[in-house]
Parts: sequence; structure tokens; C-alpha cells
Amino acid sequence: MATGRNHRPATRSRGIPEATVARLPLYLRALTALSERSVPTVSSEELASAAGVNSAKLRKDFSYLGSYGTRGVGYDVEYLVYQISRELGLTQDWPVVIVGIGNLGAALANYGGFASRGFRVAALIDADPSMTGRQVAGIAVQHVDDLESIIAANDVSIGVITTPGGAAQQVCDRLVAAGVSSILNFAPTVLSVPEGVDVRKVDLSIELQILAFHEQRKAAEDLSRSVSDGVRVSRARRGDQGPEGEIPAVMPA
Amino acid sequence: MATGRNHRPATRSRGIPEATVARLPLYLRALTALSERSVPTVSSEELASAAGVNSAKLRKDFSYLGSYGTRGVGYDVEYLVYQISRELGLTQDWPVVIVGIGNLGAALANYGGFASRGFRVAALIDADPSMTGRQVAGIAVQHVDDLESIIAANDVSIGVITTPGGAAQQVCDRLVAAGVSSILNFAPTVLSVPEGVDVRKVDLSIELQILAFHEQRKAAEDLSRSVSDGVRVSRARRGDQGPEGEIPAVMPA
DNA sequence: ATGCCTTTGTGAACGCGTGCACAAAGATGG
DNA sequence: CCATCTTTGTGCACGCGTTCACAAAGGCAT
Ligand SMILES: NC(=O)c1ccc[n+]([C@@H]2O[C@H](COP(=O)([O-])OP(=O)(O)OC[C@H]3O[C@@H](n4cnc5c(N)ncnc54)[C@H](O)[C@@H]3O)[C@@H](O)[C@H]2O)c1
Ligand SMILES: NC(=O)c1ccc[n+]([C@@H]2O[C@H](COP(=O)([O-])OP(=O)(O)OC[C@H]3O[C@@H](n4cnc5c(N)ncnc54)[C@H](O)[C@@H]3O)[C@@H](O)[C@H]2O)c1
Repeated sequence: MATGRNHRPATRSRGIPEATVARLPLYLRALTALSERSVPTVSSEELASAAGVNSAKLRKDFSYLGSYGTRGVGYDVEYLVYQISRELGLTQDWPVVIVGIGNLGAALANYGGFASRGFRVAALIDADPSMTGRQVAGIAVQHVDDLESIIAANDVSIGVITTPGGAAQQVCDRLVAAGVSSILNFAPTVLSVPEGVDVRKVDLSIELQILAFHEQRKAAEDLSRSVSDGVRVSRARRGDQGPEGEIPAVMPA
Repeated sequence: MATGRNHRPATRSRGIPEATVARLPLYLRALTALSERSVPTVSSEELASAAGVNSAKLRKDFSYLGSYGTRGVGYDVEYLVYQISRELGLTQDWPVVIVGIGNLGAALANYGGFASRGFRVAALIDADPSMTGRQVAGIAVQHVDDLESIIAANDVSIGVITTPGGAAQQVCDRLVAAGVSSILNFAPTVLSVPEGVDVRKVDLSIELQILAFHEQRKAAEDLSRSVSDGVRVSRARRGDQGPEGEIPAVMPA
């Protein structure tokens, strides 16, 4: 690593590609596992395999952070854990609020892995008065009326929205007005936010639909292959009405 | 192109870019909302705005499905809903199993939006004997010992994994062996699956870390700006311990 | 020291996704 | 039937991300 003679800290923050940022947590997880097994160093090949990526990609990703490897040896696990943590901003504490403590919100609040990486559930917020004061995961739920003061008091900059879709934009607006600038949205809603606010969405329904698309395609392939092979496939493709599944594609009047 | 009399429906299934597939559910959601309001047609501009994308991108996306718009008018809402649904494979029923009925698994089972798009929770599976037989969301939890027969009996091809990370690979292997070929994984584990099996992962922890990265970057910017402006920023940046070593992200000379 | 062997770091080529900009299609009104 | 106006569908250029392939770096044994 750090041959010292490494003039510039190399490619600095501003230059890290988004795709790389998205993979850093993956590397970090794999490295943490190695660290717990007291493995001192790891090669790009091994680590890449553990993280489920291509080793060239991993090396390039790391090259954006600096020159932290040793040729012929690999990467120092502890050092890399530290560097990635720092790059991701995990060396500091991030208070998080969850808004909408229903099924999902409660599950998230109870989620242990949450706190493990510097994220701390600072408050739980819900609009239902009967929820107010109730303990969820050892934290008292507070009413949404106090949202602004809760955000301010806890210096929160990351908010998680798990309200129904209809309330999401409104909650989002209040969070942003109160100073939150990063939002993780579980509601099936396209949030609009001012410049400078980051939104990431997690959408179960979309994920399933993407899987369904590929599943359908695989099934269609199996089907056509089985026709020529005379083989029976287990999962019959009903649904696609029409015997040969091709597209009618008839524009309606 | 698309002179109507085009024999083949143009760019067929095989040709739909992955990025487009990932956006189709978004369009579908926006279109469904329009449909419920009985809006007959919609322009690419309006729909794009509702879906939160660029209108050129939307038009290009739709062009992969065929030529379904009318110049000077826009797209027929109902027709497009149907076409996209069919393309995504939502005109058929997709039985889904959830494995690991803890906090998250139970929340998913209770999730209404699940069934709304052709996905049906066919079974809930858990390893804890004390869960077996318990009703969750009106469905009896079954024991993981019976996983194979449950998959077969319900002709399931999509599985959702919400077990702890340690059990995920093992559960995955059994699902795949039993015939599941699409998996939605919520456990913080890199699953390895044979060719032909699709895995999508949802990882809360990764999403938060990505947000933290950008949050940190924004904070650093604010900080350096406030230094020159003499302005105080609300959220103090502690955490980056040590006045020394750190790269101040100010892009040193 | 020297040479060998392993593994990094990166230049270069390529492919995918995005967005611009516009010609053509079609509706609509006269 | 023609002119005008709207909006689609897409050719094109560009930038990002991925992957290959290899020279250089460094450890290690002799
Ligand atoms: N449960 C899931 O597995 C799941 C999966 C994917 C997406 N989602 C989405 O996540 C969201 C929550 O799902 P859920 O199953 O937990 O729903 P839920 O109805 O159980 O919980 C919603 C909670 O939000 C609260 N709420 C409503 N309006 C509010 C407001 N204006 N301010 C603050 N709180 C408010 C309600 O009191 C309720 O406690 C929904 O948008 C749903 O579509 C849920
Ligand atoms: N709860 C969250 O908000 C959340 C968020 C992100 C990720 N996750 C991940 O989702 C997973 C589940 O989280 P959770 O909070 O629901 O955990 P949990 O402990 O509440 O539930 C896990 C369930 O899986 C069952 N299980 C264990 N081994 C099994 C096996 N081999 N086969 C079948 N079932 C088995 C357990 O009996 C338990 O009911 C974890 O991997 C967690 O890291 C959870």
C-alpha cells in the first residue's frame, strides 16, 4: 500500500463513479467477514469472488480510492475496511428517522443490522394517535405533528419513509423542509425533491415484476425448446392466451 | 419503421434492454393511476413526468415494445396498460413463497400491494417449529422440511428469502433444486446460483451506506463553502476524527 | 543482489444507456 | 383536400461502466 512516494492521494472524492460507490458496501461486507476471521490480507481475486463481482472491476474500483494494494500480495484487510468505511462516511454516526410505523416500519425498526454500521434509529414517527407513545423496538413512537422538532433535536439528515403511498410526498416535503437531505423511500411513489436532496427507492413490487419478466422469457424458451424436443416442461404456461403466444399487436381502432 | 404493416412486431422480447424492463413497472404504475381516473390518452411528456423520467427515454422504451402511440395525440392508456402487463408477464398468476417468517417476512406477507399485480403468496415457510401452523396474514406457516413438496405442489417459480444471512445460501440451494428459478433476496448475502436462475437483491444496509456517502460529500461541500462565506452550517461534521490525517476533501493543491 | 513469481493498477477497446434534435405521421380545422 | 400544429419514433453522438490484457511493482528465495 501507500508507498508513501505516492504523490497525490490519487483520484479524490469527487471522482468516484456512482457504480463504484454502490459496490463499496458489498466489498466492505466481505472484508468485515474476513476481518472477523482474522484474515490479514486478501487478493483481488478472492475478494471479488466473495463479493460476487469481476476482479478487474474490483481493482479498478479500489484504484479510485487510492493505491492501497501490494503487488504480489494483495490488500491489507483491516486497512481496506478502514479506508472504505471512511470513504462511505461510516466513521461517523448517522441518526435516522423512520416515518410510518406499520408492518414495514416496525420491521425496519427491529432490524439489528441497522445499527451495526453507524446508523442509529433516532426516532420513530407515525400519524396514528394510537401509536404515539407505543414502544417499538424499545423506542417510543412520536407523533408526526412534532416531525420538525424531532429532526432538529436529533440533527437528522437521513429519513426513511414507510407510510402508505398517498402520504409519502407530503411526508417527504416536511422532512426536506426540516433539513433532511437523504431519503430512503419504501412507498410506491415517485417523490419529487429539490436539487441537492438524494432519494433512493426500494420497491418490492418492481423487483417482482422484473423477475416475472425474465421468468416469462425463460418459460417461453423452455416451451419452444420442449416443442422441438418433445419434452414436457413442469410449469405449464397458462396466461398467455393464444396458442402460440405471439403478439397480436393489433392497434385498437 | 412501424408502418403498421410490419410483419413482425418489430424488436421482440429478446431485444428489450434491461434498463427498459426495469422502468416498465414504473410506467405501468403511472398508467394504472391514469386508468383509474379514466384518462383515455396520455402524451409521452405527461407520462414521463408522472413516472419521473425523461420523455425521450420513455418514447425509446416504448419503441422496443412496438409502435403503440399515435402522433399528434399520444398513447392510449388502456391499451398501453395491457401491452406492458403482457410484456412483463403480469397477465398470468405468479405464486410466490416467502421463506423466513420473521419481522420482515411477516411484513411482506401482510403487504397488500403484493397480490395486486398478479403475485400471490402461495406459502410461508420457516424453520422454527414454533412458527409452524401459526397464521400470518391469514396463511398457515409451514415447516422448511416440506419446502420441496410445497414448491412442487404450488408450481412456484419465484421465491423470496427473508431468513438470516447465514441460512440464505442453503435455503436458496433448496429452492433452486426444487425448481424455483427467480429469487428475491433480502438477506445480506451474495447468493451463488446456477446459470438460468435470476437473483435480485434488496439490501437496506447498502442503500443507507450509499446515502451516507453522498450525505458526507454534501456536508463537506457545505463546510468548505461556509468557511469562505463565514456561514455556520447546522449539522456539524464530527466523526472524521483527528484534525490531522484526513483528506479535507477540499482537493488539495 | 538477482531472478522468479504473483498480483496490482491501468490503458484501451467496447457496449450499453441517455438525451438531443428533427423528420415524418397523423389529427384537426378550414 | 390542404395547411397547420402536435407529438411520436429514432438516428446520432456522447459519456459511463465493464472487461481484457499486460507492464510494472514488489515480495521472496536463493
Ligand atoms: N409491508 C411491506 O412488505 C411492503 C413492501 C413494499 C412496500 N411497502 C410499502 O411500504 C409502505 C408501508 O407499508 P406497510 O405494510 O408498513 O403499511 P402499514 O399500513 O402497515 O403502515 C403504514 C403506517 O404509516 C402511518 N402513516 C400513514 N400516514 C402517515 C403520515 N402522513 N405520516 C406518518 N405516518 C403515517 C400509518 O399510521 C401506519 O402506521 C407502503 O407504502 C407500502 O406500499 C410495504
Ligand atoms: N427486518 C428488516 O427490516 C430487514 C431489513 C433489511 C434486511 N433484513 C434481512 O432480512 C432477513 C430477515 O430479517 P428479520 O428482521 O425478519 O429477521 P428475523 O430473525 O425476525 O426472521 C428470520 C426468520 O427466519 C427464520 N429462519 C431461520 N433460518 C431459517 C431457515 N434455514 N429456513 C427457514 N427459515 C429460517 C427464523 O425462524 C425467523 O423466523 C435478515 O437476513 C436481515 O438481515 C431485514
